[in-house]
Amino acid sequence: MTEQVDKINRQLISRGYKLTPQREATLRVLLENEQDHLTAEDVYLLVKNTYPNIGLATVYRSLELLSELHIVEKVNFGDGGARFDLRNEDQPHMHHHLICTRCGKVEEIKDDWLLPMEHRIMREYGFTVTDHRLDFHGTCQACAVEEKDASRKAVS
Amino acid sequence: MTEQVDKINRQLISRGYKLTPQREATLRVLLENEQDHLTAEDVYLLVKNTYPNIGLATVYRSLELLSELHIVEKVNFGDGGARFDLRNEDQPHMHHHLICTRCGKVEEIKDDWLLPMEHRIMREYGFTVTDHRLDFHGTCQACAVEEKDASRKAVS
DNA sequence: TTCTATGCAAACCATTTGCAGGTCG
DNA sequence: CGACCTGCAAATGGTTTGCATAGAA
Repeated sequence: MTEQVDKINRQLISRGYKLTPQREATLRVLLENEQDHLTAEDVYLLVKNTYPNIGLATVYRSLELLSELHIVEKVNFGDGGARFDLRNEDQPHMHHHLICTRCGKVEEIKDDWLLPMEHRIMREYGFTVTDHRLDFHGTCQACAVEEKDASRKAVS
Repeated sequence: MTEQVDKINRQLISRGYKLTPQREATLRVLLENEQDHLTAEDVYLLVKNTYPNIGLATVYRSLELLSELHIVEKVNFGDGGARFDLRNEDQPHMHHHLICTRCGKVEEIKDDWLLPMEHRIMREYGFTVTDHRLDFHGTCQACAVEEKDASRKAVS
């Protein structure tokens, strides 16, 4: 993980920014919670564990900086606050999400299924795609089971 | 267009709601601007032309009601305010968007290319998809031309 | 010193809510 | 009357900004 921090540090420097302790703490929280989709508030509370004096505004500023450098991706599931996903550099595009509308859990799909579609968009619309986002809404497996249980109970 | 209003009126009634003048005015604005992706504020200002006394809160409440009935779709492009798209009933799923990051224009794609993907998600993840959203970010044809012009000028 | 970054509090802005009146059946 | 609906104003909640200070080059 520290290699990743080093690497990002170099990215920051090459763009004229510094990896301050606050920025590093924020970054480490993101690295340690790569699977989750944290809100700014979540990140703030977690960073406070290792850096209690940090201000919420600084977390926002750090997250925005990391977004600019395409190190994290700011995503919006429509439920109030924005969330921040670490970007995986060996994946040129954002990963996709399965969002359960019942329990709110967000699962990730790592495959990138959309390249053929992007070529088609270029051909048919003359639109050069640089990025995309794809979210599916529905019911996750666990919730499907629970719903079946609930309806069975309702009948009996 | 009035047939559409009638139809939606019936949908409202069947769910126990009324098509009040305010709701109708809001709905008509959406029908008249089907191609645009209006924010709540946009809708508010347009409705005010035909119904000057309407309050912003009422517009929000009407839009929320229409969202619940799946007559309009609330979408969030990540630029501050939510936008509202009329849903096309012969399309079971949301249409897709091409969002130009240079001029901000939003184009629509009417095709639904994702059904095979949804079947695969069911098989591989046990996730029941009820809806999806797919947005592509990039440069539209017009902007691509302008950028080429700009770079040519820079060279000469 | 000079420029950047930080913490705090205040400001902002889209959206929601409380409430007192209004409408319709 | 009773249930729903509206307009207004106030509250809310996530995010941004102003500003004085602190730190690094």
